[in-house]
Amino acid sequence: MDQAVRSAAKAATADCDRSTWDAGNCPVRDVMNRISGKWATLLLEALAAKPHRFGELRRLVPDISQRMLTQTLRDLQRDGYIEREVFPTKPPSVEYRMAPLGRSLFGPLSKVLEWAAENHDAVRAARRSFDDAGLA
Amino acid sequence: MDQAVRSAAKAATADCDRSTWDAGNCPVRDVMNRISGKWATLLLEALAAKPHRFGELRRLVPDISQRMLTQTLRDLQRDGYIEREVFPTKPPSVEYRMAPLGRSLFGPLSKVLEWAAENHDAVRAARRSFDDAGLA
DNA sequence: CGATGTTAGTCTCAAAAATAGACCAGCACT
DNA sequence: AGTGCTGGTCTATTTTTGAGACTAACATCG
Repeated sequence: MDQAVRSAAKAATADCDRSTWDAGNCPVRDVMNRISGKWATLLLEALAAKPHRFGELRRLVPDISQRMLTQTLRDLQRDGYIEREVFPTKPPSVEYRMAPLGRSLFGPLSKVLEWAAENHDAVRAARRSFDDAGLA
Repeated sequence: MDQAVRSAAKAATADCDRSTWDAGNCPVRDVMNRISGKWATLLLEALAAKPHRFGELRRLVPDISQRMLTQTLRDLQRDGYIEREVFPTKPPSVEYRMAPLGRSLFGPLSKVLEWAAENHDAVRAARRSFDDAGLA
């Protein structure tokens, strides 16, 4: 287990040498900086289940502002994770759906999401014990 | 409690239950909001390879500010992902290392990092074609 | 007919967060 | 005595996020 993690770590960092870590040059940063926003994973999770319209997404994630929803969707579309289609209905509606690249990303990403759900209690316990230990 | 975690875990893979999508209540958000910062994954990646001292981490990630390095490390420590040990040497040095919880998280997380490295070109291509298509 | 609601946004301005850079204390070397 | 190293903290400035008003065409309700 430790072995697997170690080799994975090595693989992930293989073409990202520390001494030459350049912000514009590092794939990990370039990709992570987009999906690591506050809202991106939430929207990918919603769209992984099924396509949704703008208003549906807004209702699904109640505390996102329209501004951030628009912007995050556009960023995800720009990087090829999702697709946007406009239907010329009476009040024009827009549907967002997962693109192949997004679905491919969501494979590994969903594993992290599962980990989060499974280990939430452990994290909260660690947090509590850290806070109780005085150095809050 | 156990029930909450189980239903949340189910939600992570399938459709996330709306009623659990309250900011304070959703495990996915609670965990993701911490590891999805701009620096957290970078530091976890560095510490997954081997323990590092404060100054080493700063040199490893040249464009992080001291303030954000301090704060991100403290957040990571608070949530139980990393451990901090002070050595009372002449100029006191501090070593940061992966905690068991962090190593456990890094298993799935490293898969995403690998994905990022492998698909960086596809993302950049999508980005370029989006920008060229006018609506930059 | 006119008031209101729905669609997917954009625009503006205030609040929150990230950053740069100065500063601190203790010790070692010159 | 001056310089540099350690791991930070404090403050001021810039960047990001958020709350809320506004658009514009059509649909529904009274």
